[in-house]
Amino acid sequence: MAQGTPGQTGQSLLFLTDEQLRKGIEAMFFAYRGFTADPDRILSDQGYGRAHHRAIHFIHRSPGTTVNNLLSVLGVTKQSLNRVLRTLIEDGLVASTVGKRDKRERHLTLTETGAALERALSDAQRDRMRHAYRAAGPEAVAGFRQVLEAMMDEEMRFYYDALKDRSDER
Amino acid sequence: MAQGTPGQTGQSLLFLTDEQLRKGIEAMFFAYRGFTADPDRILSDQGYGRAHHRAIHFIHRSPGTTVNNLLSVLGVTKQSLNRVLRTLIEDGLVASTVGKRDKRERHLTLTETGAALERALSDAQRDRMRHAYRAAGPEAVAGFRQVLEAMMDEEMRFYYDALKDRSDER
DNA sequence: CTTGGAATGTCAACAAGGCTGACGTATCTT
DNA sequence: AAGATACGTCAGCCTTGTTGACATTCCAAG
Repeated sequence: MAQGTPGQTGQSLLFLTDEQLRKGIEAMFFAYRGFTADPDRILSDQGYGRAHHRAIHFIHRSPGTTVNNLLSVLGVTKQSLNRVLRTLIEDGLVASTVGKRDKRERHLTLTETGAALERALSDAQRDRMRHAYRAAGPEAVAGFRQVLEAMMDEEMRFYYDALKDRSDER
Repeated sequence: MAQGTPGQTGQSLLFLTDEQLRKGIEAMFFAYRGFTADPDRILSDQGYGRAHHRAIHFIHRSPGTTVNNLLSVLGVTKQSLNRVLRTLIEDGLVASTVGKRDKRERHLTLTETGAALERALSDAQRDRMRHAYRAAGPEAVAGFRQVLEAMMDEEMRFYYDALKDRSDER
């Protein structure tokens, strides 16, 4: 497993040892646990799960989105999503309105109550993210994003890019 | 929401807008999907799931570990882990030996077959990680790790740090 | 030495949330 | 009129989380 000679970047090419990569893998594993921990707590108090969180998040992000759209972003089957969506609609967190142009479509939006839960969830998640960002500093954040973006499937990057972020504009 | 005066890093302190944080949240979401996609494919071919992967990974990392140890790292109930462990033992991927000093304990190690599957899984995952690392570059990788480490729960960082990583030693 | 509590691991049963397959209805498109 | 599309639903399965009950083993107090 010869690694060749060092490059000219000043950074060793050896930074890609199996050990290093393994460390990155575990970092993802443990960090993701932390990442979901706070919302999970809030949700389980209300009898919801992570699946509800995802639905709420993406409805909030794209108000008026259709069921089909949501399916693509979430990458689950309609039966799976429907179960979650049904409870959210029954509980009055999500409103489903028949499409104006295409009456087959249902447009999904958060109600006031739904928006309130969304805020609680994303506040908790943002607090942790903010804390991590502050601890690591702006340059680390840029690197963080670069690596994550490179780790996505092409298809997912499409949906990811759909979210506007002013910091990308310059 | 005044952000105070700019620091001396040359980076704006305003980098912590809700939008920026939200983008980071989605980056985690989509990247984690990619991160698990390859192993998931390999596993489902063999009738296993992500839980089996986690068990295999951490047994490989700490050969001879006990069930209790594994429970702490994985953060699931022993009953949940046991089911997974049982199938792995039945299928001859994991060996469970009664503790020598304390006969209540079971020490877990991978068999040859188990090690082979571990290799297949971590090869796939490392390939993606390596690709992401190469695309982003060494400095981005450092930032990536910093942010992820800051995002973990204290408790998890303890287990995370237990994994040796030579790149940390200098 | 015995005995009771703590630790370790196993078995059983249930729930959430994935999945596939089949089907019904309304609507749009050709 | 016919076929395609969007959505909902029923039924049934699997994985993986949960709690509760229980057996075994160890250890320390009496």
